[in-house]
Amino acid sequence: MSLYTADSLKAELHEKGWRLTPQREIILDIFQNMASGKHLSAEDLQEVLAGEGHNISLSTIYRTVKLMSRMGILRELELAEGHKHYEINQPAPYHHHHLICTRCNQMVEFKNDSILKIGDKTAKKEGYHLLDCQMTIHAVCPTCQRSISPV
Amino acid sequence: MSLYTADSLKAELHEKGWRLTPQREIILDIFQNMASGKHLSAEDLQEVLAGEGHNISLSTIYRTVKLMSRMGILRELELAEGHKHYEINQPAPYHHHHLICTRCNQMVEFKNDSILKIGDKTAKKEGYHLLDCQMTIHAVCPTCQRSISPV
DNA sequence: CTCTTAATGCTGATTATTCTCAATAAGCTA
DNA sequence: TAGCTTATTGAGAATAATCAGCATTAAGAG
Repeated sequence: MSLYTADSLKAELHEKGWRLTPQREIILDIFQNMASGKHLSAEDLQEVLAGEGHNISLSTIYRTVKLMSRMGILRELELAEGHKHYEINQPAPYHHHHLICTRCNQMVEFKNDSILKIGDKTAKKEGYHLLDCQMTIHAVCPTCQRSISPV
Repeated sequence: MSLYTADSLKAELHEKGWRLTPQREIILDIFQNMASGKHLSAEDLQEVLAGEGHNISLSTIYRTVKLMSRMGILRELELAEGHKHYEINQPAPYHHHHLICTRCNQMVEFKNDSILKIGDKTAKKEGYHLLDCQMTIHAVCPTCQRSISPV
């Protein structure tokens, strides 16, 4: 869980015999320059890329985003129904979590220092190499509590 | 996040004009009598049901499991790739979380009292009605760390 | 017992994600 | 710098989980 540059990404890829491609570099760049609190689905990402003049295939996007999640560079979020969202995985002072309304999918970010500590401690205790830890709260937002809810 | 009986489920359903069906009661029963640490996908659940002589359609299973998650009775887990798993949502002393290997999907359960407290506090602060809170740690297990990993 | 309407169970969509494979291009080596 | 190996890309087809539509059934209120 550290900040990546094209160079450190390259180094880590090369360690395993993989390559740094323009596509990977561009995608990393998008996530690094994205406002905190934003997160993109694969399709969102393709649109953003297109908007900056980069046409990268959906296949490559899915592959890259998965690769980077498994490297600990990105976080894979299960916010709304049906598809995953991705955001950069930032260390301590920026590290945050999500409170989500199960009815309208409205989302609130929150921070709590002890969560990352618990994650570190638990992973270490079991001998796991930590990539990311997420606390997700499922709840009903004030607005939806008031509505005559279809659950 | 409390323990449900057929009666309390019935009461809560009736509150909203819904019904307690045999299917719903049977499914609740399965989850309540399942060993801690187990969790089922929709298809797993159908198999278990079939094994006990109950033929419930996949449609109903998907609908029920979603309904109960939104009521806070079940927890929807994103453990392995591709499909969701469900388990009963238990209160404090049984409430637990998951540490998952992103390579082999091996999973370790862990408990930590402060997590539920953080969840309660955060939800309350934002005026949300808490249904469930999950901490999920993504990491690489000792075995996979040793293997010549394809990520 | 009757009546209203929520719930079930089929079957047929959807839709996110993965797979296949030929073409391309990183980056090592000489 | 050119050549070579093989990881990566892109396009489209394939897969699989989940959902939607609809006729049928059956909760539960009166």
